[in-house]
Amino acid sequence: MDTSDNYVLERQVGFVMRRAVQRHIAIFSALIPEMTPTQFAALAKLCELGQASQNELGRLTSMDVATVKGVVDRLRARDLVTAAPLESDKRRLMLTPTRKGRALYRKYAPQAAEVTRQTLAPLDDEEQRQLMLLLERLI
Amino acid sequence: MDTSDNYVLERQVGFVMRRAVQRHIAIFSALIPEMTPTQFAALAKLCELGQASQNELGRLTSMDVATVKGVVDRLRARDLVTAAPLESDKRRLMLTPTRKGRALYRKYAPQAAEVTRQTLAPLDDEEQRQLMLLLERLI
DNA sequence: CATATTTTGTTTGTGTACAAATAGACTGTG
DNA sequence: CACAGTCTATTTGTACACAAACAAAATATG
Repeated sequence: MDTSDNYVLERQVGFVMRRAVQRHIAIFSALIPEMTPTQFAALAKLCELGQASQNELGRLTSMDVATVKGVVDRLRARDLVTAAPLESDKRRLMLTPTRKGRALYRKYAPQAAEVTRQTLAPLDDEEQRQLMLLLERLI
Repeated sequence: MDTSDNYVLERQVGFVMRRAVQRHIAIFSALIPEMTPTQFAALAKLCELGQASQNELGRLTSMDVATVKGVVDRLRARDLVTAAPLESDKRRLMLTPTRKGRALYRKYAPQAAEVTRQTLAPLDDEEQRQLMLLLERLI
């Protein structure tokens, strides 16, 4: 018997999670066509903090340095975020959401919560809690 | 009170799943540095089927047409897969794993199963089953 | 049979995601 | 003070992921 008989693609967590994420992103872009989940995550975290360096923002949203740069660049290009080197530490690029950025965040925060609801809709409340707890323990 | 107070990034499924996928991919590339999870999924499905059109392979691995083309192109470039238009339907590009592709699949299938084990390692057996069932119901 | 529709594949453009290399600014230690 | 090591940001290159537009081939329908 072949060792590869043990391997069934559909039973691998990676495959199942990838598909679940695909569905989630589809729901997100249907409800919030104006920006991507990643862009919204960055904007949301920045609005929550009021201000943060690009590096800090990346750590808090789990984006590596190159990714967060791209995301922030696009947010800046749309005037949702402003950036300026910090006087006291010229390495750091301080980011601040603009009025427009904060308005967009407030506008879509309820929609973003709705994305989570719709994504989890196939499960009842107790199952939703379980899934979130189990996923968090994978990290 | 602000409507955006209800929104906490860390409690959104999308964010948690994204982080779990990041960890999974890190484990995968540590155990199987020779190819990506996506490439392995395509190769595995093709080895399971023996043969498939590019379109069919895409559907079965949940990749859209543009993505599967890129993945297949890279597998072909490494001589893991061969491609030829089907005589009876010239639209379709039939794919077949090469001897080298099948050997690579057999070599890494146990490792790929191990990736799933390590990803789920923080959970006990019953929790692992639960998580998989809950995730599958999200799709 | 003719042509409208569908299917399959390709191309282009945008957006994550990460590794690795580079550069400039800071910090700690001798 | 000097300078080795660290931190922050940028750049480049590769790889998914998907939308949209296109072309060619097959199928359906009148």
